[in-house]
Amino acid sequence: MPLDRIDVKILRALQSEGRLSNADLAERVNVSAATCHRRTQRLFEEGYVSGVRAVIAPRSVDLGTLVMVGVVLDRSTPESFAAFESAVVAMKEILDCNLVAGDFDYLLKIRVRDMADFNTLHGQRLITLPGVRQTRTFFVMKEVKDNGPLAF
Amino acid sequence: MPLDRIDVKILRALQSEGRLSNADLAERVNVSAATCHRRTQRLFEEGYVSGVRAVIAPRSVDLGTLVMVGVVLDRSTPESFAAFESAVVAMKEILDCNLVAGDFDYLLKIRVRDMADFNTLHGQRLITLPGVRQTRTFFVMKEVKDNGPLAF
DNA sequence: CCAAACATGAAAGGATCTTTCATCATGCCC
DNA sequence: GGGCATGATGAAAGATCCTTTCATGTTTGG
Repeated sequence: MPLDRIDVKILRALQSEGRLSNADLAERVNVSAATCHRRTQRLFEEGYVSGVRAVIAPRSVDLGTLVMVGVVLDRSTPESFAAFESAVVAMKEILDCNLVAGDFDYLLKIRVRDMADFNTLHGQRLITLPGVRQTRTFFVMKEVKDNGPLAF
Repeated sequence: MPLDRIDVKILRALQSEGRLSNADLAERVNVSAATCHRRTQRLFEEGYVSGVRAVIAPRSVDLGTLVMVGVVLDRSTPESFAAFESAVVAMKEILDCNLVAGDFDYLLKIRVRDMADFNTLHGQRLITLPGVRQTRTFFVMKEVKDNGPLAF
């Protein structure tokens, strides 16, 4: 059930190159293709790997502007949080949404085409989300690191 | 040079299932395997897809605690920012780092095992980063959405 | 010490990849 | 319009890869 040294090597390899062929992966990890295949299959089935995703260059699909938004809700009731969260899940522009402890209730990470797009989004759909009292916007001027790999 | 309907379908498919075989992908997109292969290769070579990554369940590798941190620097000089940024890039626990406009200079997204781990990290390595004047920590209590797919 | 349970690598048939090639569509210049 | 160049397409085929089977080796627990 726990991860041994080979499992960890497979996970690390697939985290950086998710489309590695089983043959290449086996060679990198120094096991036979059959063993590598079984190991990898297990890692997927048991949920160590929740998926494999192509990373698409945001600018190439007209989503070059990144914005972080802190949100404070009106009331701190379970219903209020639930309503806000399900509305957030339905908004495709919101990439991350986390309930946090601190000055905000939620922190959002949003991708849009440009500032004009964000302005529309903010005015027409963000501040009208259920229970939103106030928002604070942080425009991202430079992406130093975006979605870095897990180090384990 | 621009993306046509088929390219977009390929990108969307690979974003949700990065390990799709070329044969399956071709079927989904309704082109021959040869064409699909060439299209996909082009999308990688021309940078529309910057990589493919396995998404590893954070808890399974003992990184179940997510923390957001706002950082304010001492001075706002280019040297100060550069020094901070290169130190950040070297820290594997920091998944995201963005230079923002607003109450903070930077917003960080950090993954660690638990709060005790974060406390050590914060006290010994975060506040000692070059030029850091103050930090504000937001512990994540619930991950509503994490690294959602780009919608295009 | 033995037996059961499990993990491993070689092997092989079946599926897939990747290139080649002939064909067809498109745009462009005369 | 005619002719030509450019580029995209699908079929085909050899090379590669996947995935299962099986015999062997290794660990576990009694």
